[in-house]
Amino acid sequence: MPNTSSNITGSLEDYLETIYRILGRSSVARVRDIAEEMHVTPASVSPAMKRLSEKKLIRYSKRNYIELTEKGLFIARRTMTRHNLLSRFLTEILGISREQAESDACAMEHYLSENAMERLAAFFEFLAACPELQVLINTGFGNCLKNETEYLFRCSKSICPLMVHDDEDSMGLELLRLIDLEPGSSRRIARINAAQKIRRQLIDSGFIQGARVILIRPGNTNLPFIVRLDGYDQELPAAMAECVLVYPDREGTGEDDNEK
Amino acid sequence: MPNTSSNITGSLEDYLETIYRILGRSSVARVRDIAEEMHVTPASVSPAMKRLSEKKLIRYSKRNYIELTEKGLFIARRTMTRHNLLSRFLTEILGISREQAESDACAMEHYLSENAMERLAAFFEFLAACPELQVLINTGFGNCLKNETEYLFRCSKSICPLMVHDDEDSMGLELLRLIDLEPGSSRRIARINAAQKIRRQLIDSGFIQGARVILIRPGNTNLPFIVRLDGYDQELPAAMAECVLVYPDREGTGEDDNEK
DNA sequence: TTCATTTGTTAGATTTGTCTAACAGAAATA
DNA sequence: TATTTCTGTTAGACAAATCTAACAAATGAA
Repeated sequence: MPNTSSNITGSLEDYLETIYRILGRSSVARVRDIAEEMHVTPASVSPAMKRLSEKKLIRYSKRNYIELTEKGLFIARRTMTRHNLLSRFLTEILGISREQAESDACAMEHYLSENAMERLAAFFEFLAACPELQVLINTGFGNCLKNETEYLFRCSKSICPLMVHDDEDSMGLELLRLIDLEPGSSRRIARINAAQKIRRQLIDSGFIQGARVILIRPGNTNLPFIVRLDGYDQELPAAMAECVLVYPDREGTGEDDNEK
Repeated sequence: MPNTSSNITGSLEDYLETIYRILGRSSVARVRDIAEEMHVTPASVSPAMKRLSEKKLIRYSKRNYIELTEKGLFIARRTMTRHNLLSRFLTEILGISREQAESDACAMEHYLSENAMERLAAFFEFLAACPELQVLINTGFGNCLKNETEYLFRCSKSICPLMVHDDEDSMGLELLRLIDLEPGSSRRIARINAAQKIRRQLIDSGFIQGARVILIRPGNTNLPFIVRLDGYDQELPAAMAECVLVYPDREGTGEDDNEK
């Protein structure tokens, strides 16, 4: 399990981060506090402190208060920053709930590389400095996420990906339905036009924007469609298959290698 | 360590994903292939196959070919999709290298919640449908990332966060330098205006857009500044402190709780 | 001072996941 | 057929993390 650097495990990084957080609000960090904050027993904290101590990341003599060393402080801060960046991305850009974002960020924070971290930080700076981008993301994409029936914003060809659209127009003029293709045709997915349940099933199965699909065998209400994706043939009931919208051009717009 | 669902470990998810990938390109998956692809020894694969088998995620009789069950196939596909979404975000939006993105995505893929996954997918659909957003991200933000000296795009107040700007104008009119504040002032960070090395140090230390900082003690070339962030007082050499740009308004633009 | 409570440590078990080394079965080759 | 090579399994070791239960130290109260 690759960690971002300085070969320390995710768990130990969590301990450091927790100590940092505690020391940021109260003057001392005790085993008890750490155990509580991390939802583990004190019996788990003791050996962790020993491991951290061996690695010179904390100063700790038995039954005494816990202090971060320079190195420990650095790692703790960096981890915390990664956490904040991820959490903000999940809430502010993707619009997921605070709790969910915290939980996701907690688990992912140990694996974001220095490069990715720096660029994510740059993204927020850019976003903060660019009102146009803010409008597109908050008002445009954001309104989609809120699932508001009426949504105000619409840039030239943009339509809300989280809502089902029945009108021709909202198919973005040039989009086709996967099920209307000739058998054997290979196209790239533009969008999933389905309510949440079906949408999730399709996405879980790999039907995301940009992925290449081939219609292997058409179907109907009784006979499932067969669609190839990532080299795999999948059966799709008509109700699902008809929600997949693809680009009309035979060749995708990129140079991907999804084909098999 | 929270996993996204169906209590299976990240490691086992990786095995499933690998099996899926192998079966997508060749007709059989053998212990050897899996070991090679995952950079582990065959001796590690055997017990993993046993565990997967017990959980009914693969069909496997000793010394025989390996097949995914329905349930295993589902998890494998979902993991693969999460991987692809994360990898695309890292490369296409943040512009980090393919290899780095693969490695980051590999580690994070096990922890992206269903919600986040769906919304990330929606984000790509929205992006694909909205030319304005594409321009802002690819040409605007993207050009910054390429570190091109001349960069073409500039939306009203936006300036490249990854380049150092000396002119007054590029400070975005209303931005102040942290070091020019009165001692005791509390502001939010707008941007780090520094070349990569210092920029990274500051970001690692938590100086990201939106974070609240308090200038505790001013400094000079010989005396480091002291800045409070997350309840911690940090010493910052003048060379670093002067790169931190903050918003001028005393109250931040949000309702955060970074204060202490 | 003595005793109860809080706090922290240790011992021992368990799970997961990895490795090396030895071995076993199958396939390929001589 | 006999032997070598490839492939897969098992045994045994180890490390990281967690737990429960038992114990030890410190603190506070009576």
